[in-house]
Amino acid sequence: MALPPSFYDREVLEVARDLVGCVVEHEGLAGVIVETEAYHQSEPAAHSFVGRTARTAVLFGHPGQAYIYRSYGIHALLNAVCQGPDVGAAVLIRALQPLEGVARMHALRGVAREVDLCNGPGKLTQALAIDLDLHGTNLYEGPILIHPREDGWADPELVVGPRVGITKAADLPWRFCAAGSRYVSKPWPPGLRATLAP
DNA sequence: CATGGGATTGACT
DNA sequence: GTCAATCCCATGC
Repeated sequence: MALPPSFYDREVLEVARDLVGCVVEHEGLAGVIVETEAYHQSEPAAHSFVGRTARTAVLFGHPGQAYIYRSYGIHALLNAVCQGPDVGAAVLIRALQPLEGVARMHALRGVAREVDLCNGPGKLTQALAIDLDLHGTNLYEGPILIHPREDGWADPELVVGPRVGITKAADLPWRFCAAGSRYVSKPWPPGLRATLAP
């Protein structure tokens, strides 16, 4: 069973933490979430900061919907809408550990190494064949589904840090990674990473 | 209606 | 480390 809408109807930082270890699935392609970032209308890095517009309407919509947008004109990025309706908050899925359909992910991505399949927000959407036409669909009825944590991910150790690739509110520690995972999009500094490796 | 910037990636130096 | 590619849409004239 997929996570219910109530899972997403909570404070966005909680949802971002709790999504690490959960499983994203689309068309038989699946991976374990190892990295997330939280976004909220109260801070300028969030798309919802500008308020409700045609572009951001989904962010202010029902919790558990997929907010998918194109970044730099090229990449599709997948977010899970939280807290609402009427609160513009979402969790960006930034990296997955490939789980099912790995051979097809390689075909979709065209890269050799397994760690390169889903270690970035634009990469994982390509690996799972997620495109903009799924914007506004929900994550509990599909086509994209997010499942609860499975065995081995019951209570993952998390590393918290600043978000990646943004210019505004770059200091907020709203990025959550599975400690020691080789599948995160950007490694932590060597010293810190060493203390957190499994 | 024209313009500019962005939550990125991959190729190249 | 640097840089271009390329689309959506908010903003401003």
